[in-house]
Amino acid sequence: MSYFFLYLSLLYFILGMRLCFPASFEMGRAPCCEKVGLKRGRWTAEEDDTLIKYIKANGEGLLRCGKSCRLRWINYLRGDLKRGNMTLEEDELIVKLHKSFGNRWSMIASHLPGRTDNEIKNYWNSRLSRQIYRFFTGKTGETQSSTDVAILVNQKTQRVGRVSRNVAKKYNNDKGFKNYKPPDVPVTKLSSPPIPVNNQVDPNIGDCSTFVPKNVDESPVYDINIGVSDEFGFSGLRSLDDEAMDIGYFLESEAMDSSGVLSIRDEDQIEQMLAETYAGNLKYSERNVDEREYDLSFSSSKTICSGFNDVEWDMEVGFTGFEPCDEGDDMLVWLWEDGNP
DNA sequence: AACATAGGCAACCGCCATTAT
DNA sequence: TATAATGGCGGTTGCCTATGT
Repeated sequence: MSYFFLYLSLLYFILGMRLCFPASFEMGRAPCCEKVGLKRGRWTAEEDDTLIKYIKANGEGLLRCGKSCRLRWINYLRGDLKRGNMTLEEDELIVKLHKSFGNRWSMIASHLPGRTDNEIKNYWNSRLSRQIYRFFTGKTGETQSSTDVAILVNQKTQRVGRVSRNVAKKYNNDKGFKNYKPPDVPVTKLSSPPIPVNNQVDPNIGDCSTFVPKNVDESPVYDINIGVSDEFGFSGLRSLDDEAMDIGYFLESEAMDSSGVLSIRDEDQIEQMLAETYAGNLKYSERNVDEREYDLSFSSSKTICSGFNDVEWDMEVGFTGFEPCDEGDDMLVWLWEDGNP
């Protein structure tokens, strides 16, 4: 038997065993097995016997650990993988996703069917980052769009003007071009959001109604949810308490400071800023299912300079409180239009 | 033509999260 | 509750090829 078939034999043995007896290989987490209804837990004598017979019949195979086999399968042998060069659309999408996600390769890969995180990571590190470095260190000094970058990457002029790994790496980090200095473009200043004080909205908010929750016998507890959508088509809500949601990446790179100016901030800074802004009126808590929910929200849509390209952000900050109020109460929503106040 | 170096890519490393025991 | 085993994933390395000088 050739080495190749010996290898495949072991691989399929391992995969087969995993399908039959997943728990044996996963003392740790095994969510995928749960999803497909496979067995977990202690091995039975019959299962042990089956395994022993299989080993005796097929041998222990290659001297590869399970982790190595898994990697080989995930990145190369899996049947649903795309082959060949990245398309222009994929290039563009990777650039855009990296702008939003940073180096979260698995997250980026989840948006590109048939491409693995490793493939995208290699592609980025070996090609895109260098190309973008050249792009941004060009002589024009003009703000370019990610589409332009993708087109540039696809021009396949790889060997023109070398950029070493280390040089390109300086401009590539988990925030995306942290060291890149954007052109000196004025940043749009946004007006401050409505501030609930003593359960009332700031009266300076134009013609918005005053919000007075009913039946509140103590200070309401607010959760902060921030929803963002942009030109890339991403949108959604995110609670600052919920680290699991994917939407947080927006706020890890862009946020509004206390004076209403959009600037680079990390999540802790954002949370601190919001806590200061709503000091005394804001507490974080878990949802109480025994109480009814009310929402306050405002939104703003502005075009800003993000440092990478021009992005129109729709930012919505919602305050969700819980109070024992009557059925049918109106949910009050303030839509914060451009120029208002 | 020879050498040095960048490019491309697969695989490994190490840390962290998760879960069974 | 502590520990061990394992998966997930980003960072990095190593090796071969391609290209520039």
